[in-house]
Amino acid sequence: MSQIVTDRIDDILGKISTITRKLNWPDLPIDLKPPIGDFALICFPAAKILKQDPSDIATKIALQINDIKEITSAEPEKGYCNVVIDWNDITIDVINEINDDSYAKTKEDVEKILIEHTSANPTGPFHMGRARNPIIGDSIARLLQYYGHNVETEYYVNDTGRQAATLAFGLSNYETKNKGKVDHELVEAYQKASKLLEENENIRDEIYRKMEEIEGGNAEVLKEVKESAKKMLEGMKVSLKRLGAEANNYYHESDLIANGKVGKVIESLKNSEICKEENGAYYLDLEKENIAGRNQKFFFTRKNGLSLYTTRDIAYHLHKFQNYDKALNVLGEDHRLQSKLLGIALRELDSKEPISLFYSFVNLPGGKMSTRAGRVVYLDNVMEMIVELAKNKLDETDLNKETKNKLAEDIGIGSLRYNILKVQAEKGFTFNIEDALNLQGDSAPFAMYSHARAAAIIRNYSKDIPDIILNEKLSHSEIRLLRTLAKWPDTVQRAVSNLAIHYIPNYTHELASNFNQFYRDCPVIGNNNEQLRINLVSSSKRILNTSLGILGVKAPDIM
RNA sequence: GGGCCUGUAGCCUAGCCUGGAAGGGCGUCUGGCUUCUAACCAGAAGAUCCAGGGUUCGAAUCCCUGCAGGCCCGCCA
Repeated sequence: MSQIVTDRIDDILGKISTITRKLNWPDLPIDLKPPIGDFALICFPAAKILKQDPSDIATKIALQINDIKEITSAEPEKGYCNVVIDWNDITIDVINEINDDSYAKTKEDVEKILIEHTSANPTGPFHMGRARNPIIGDSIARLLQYYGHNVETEYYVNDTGRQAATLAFGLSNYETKNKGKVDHELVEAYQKASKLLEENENIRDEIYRKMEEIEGGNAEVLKEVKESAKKMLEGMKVSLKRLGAEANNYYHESDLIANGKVGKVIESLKNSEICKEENGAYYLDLEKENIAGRNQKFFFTRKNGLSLYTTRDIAYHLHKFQNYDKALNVLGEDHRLQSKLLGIALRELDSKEPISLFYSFVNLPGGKMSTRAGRVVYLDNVMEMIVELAKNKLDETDLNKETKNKLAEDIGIGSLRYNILKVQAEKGFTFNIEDALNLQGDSAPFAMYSHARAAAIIRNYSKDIPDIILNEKLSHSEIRLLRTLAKWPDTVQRAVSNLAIHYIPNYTHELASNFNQFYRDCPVIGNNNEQLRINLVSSSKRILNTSLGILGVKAPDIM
């Protein structure tokens, strides 16, 4: 909530408290999110203590507080008393607060945060199932950055292990047909190698030998797998760039082996009091950690002494904490257990632990997405479709072709991101293409359109935004809009502390919706209250632009 | 079998942490462009908040027991 509004409500509550005390009543709890007004006094507990009807209490308290001058109205309703504060005398201060650069920003110390997101295996083009990761990760990064932290994003490139060996083998042995986009082309070689890995013993041996050489630290093979991954990644990065979700850094897993960090981790873990050995393989005994069943033995080497994926992950996180205060990982729900074990191992090494944000997988209407069953939707195809659709809608306008293409891109990609971000991450998500292609209602274009309308008013006004003068009392629509604008810091704060990005699109839709109602009810230019209204337009545009920015959605001035 | 996540109108979803009057959107029906952009706005219909029990003046929200769906349980990554 805006500080000015919060302070004002506190003042009023203080006065109400004085009144209830004089009546010898208990304090009335409040509801800050009432269906009507700014807050509601809840009369049920008092009713019980005073042995009176709650609606009588509500009526009495309404009468008592109605002449508090900071209140516009206090209306009893059932066992509630709905209070509307007087916005007229705080409006100027509230708008000035909103326009200040520090609005909604953190008041605490700035932290250096590394957000790892996406980190998909570089074995082929992104699926829709994985698309939730870069979009959420990127928007969380934008959110924390906006809030005031020092944020960088990183993609952990999985270029060791079986899949990396398979990819490298495929790329050096099979020709592929040029498909324009390199990841769509190279995936053929990977798929072919993958298939032969299962069917052909000689090839399987060869790939497994490569895998051992990787883990054993063979410089030449490490270079080969890294290069193969990079080639595939080149195509994948194009998709991320189009999505607006490219990471700042790419960290290759193979480097952790090459630079000896993995070896050091193994040595340190062996010194742990809970380290045990079985047939030459080492593990941490997690008996005391309340971990069920087989996972009590958390292996970090194989019996040949070589590292496992988890070992390398530990080394990676130790490396992260050398440079950052906090590490945040955006992970699929399949990594939950893994992530817990990683935390335990890091604690064992006296290191900080990363914070994890998990999302559930994206399903298709008929069931889950599966490469094997051929039930796969590529991110690239979805982006193409949705942009094409936006383009068709723009055909009715008289914009020039270049503007139209740019707009269609912004609308299409924005819609895709918005659609994914508006759902709580833990919730399973069925990707319905029809739904994603519906560009109405609670969607990116809805908010973009409100923003463009605000821009149009400011364009037509064609003067600098003036100081606010309140010539007339505020109307209902103006108060509603102001009330929503005042809620922005609270929204940001909650989104940050819960790492819940979906609060942002929820808010954006509410703001856009309130702006549209204001647009209908309140002509700006030439109105008696023009100075106030143009300021409301300008502040709304500003916050819409900011919230869309966090979502990674562009906010054009014309559409 | 064990662990974690999810269950809210025909469909999608917010609210759950911190108990207080069930919000949106899609779809359906009705009305609104000579007025700063109708990708908009207004109105209508549509909800045993998975089920049962408990705590409470009050439960979608907290606790317990079930049920259904997802994910995980390798010296793979």
